[in-house]
Amino acid sequence: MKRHETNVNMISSRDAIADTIRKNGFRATPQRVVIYEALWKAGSHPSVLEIHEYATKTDPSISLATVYKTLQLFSDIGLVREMGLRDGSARYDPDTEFHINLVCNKCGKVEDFNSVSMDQIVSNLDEKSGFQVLSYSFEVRGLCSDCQRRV
Amino acid sequence: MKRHETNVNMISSRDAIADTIRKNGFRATPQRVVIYEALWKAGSHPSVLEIHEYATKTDPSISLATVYKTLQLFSDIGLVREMGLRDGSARYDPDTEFHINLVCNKCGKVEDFNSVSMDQIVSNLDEKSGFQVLSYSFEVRGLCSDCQRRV
DNA sequence: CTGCTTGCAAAACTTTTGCAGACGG
DNA sequence: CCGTCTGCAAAAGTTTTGCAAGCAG
Repeated sequence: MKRHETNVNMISSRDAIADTIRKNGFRATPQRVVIYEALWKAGSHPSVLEIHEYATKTDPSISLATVYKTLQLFSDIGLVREMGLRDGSARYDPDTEFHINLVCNKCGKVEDFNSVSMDQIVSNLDEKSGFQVLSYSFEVRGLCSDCQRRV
Repeated sequence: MKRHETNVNMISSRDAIADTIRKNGFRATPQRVVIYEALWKAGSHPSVLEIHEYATKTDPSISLATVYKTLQLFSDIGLVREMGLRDGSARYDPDTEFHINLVCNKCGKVEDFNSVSMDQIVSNLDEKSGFQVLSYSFEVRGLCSDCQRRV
């Protein structure tokens, strides 16, 4: 799947990325722009280390701590989705459009599965994806009512 | 919500828990039974430490390593759902029935939200839960086709 | 200029592992 | 009894933090 080239959710110009960050009330530093780009380049559902690896290809001086801080910021403003894990480390999905993640309990691999209607999804998931379903849930990220008040 | 008393998915007798573990080809040790019970007692979406804390109330000698190993096993056989995180540690949901987790990006709190129809869910989530949605996805756990073959 | 951000290095956590002994089936 | 499972302690990772210097607005 060529997510990197076709995804409507991806912000492609550096200016647009900078604008989005500023629009949320934060400074648009070159590091943040580079890390956003690295998110898409680092393959699907990359780990922090993988994102850092790609970010340093553009700017070798970017530190791992900055990547951590930036991903937290991006997650807070909904620019990226922090995902469940299997291997003790967080994974990030820059695709915040609705889609289904198929997470393998054994190897931790995450596959994307897209389908048009909700009915298709719920009924015959197994047959369509070749994935043996053990459990599933619909995860919604955002701000709980308490935290909305505390802003 | 009284999940602990009413959930249809909960295995309540010690024998039934032991049977389920054996049915999956593993040994039903007292530690495993205690850890399963602790999962439900430790509040909603407990962390490993919280589960360990409750497990040791029944058997003080249970080690943290055993809790880690057992949760991994339970997750492999679909007895529990390993969840995304916010604070650098995994959380576990023993409720494997379909339900929606509302995860707050700021405080990490996880709320359960139950609704009858899929349509209700997708359309007006915000109004019904008071939760400000930033992103969402439907996560399915299980075994990918590669890992099914490797068994 | 001001104070948000960065890089560095250390600290704090979380999770995994190796191994000898225990015990479930 | 055999081989899985446990507890312990150490090792390996991952994430967070404090601080001085840098730079966005």
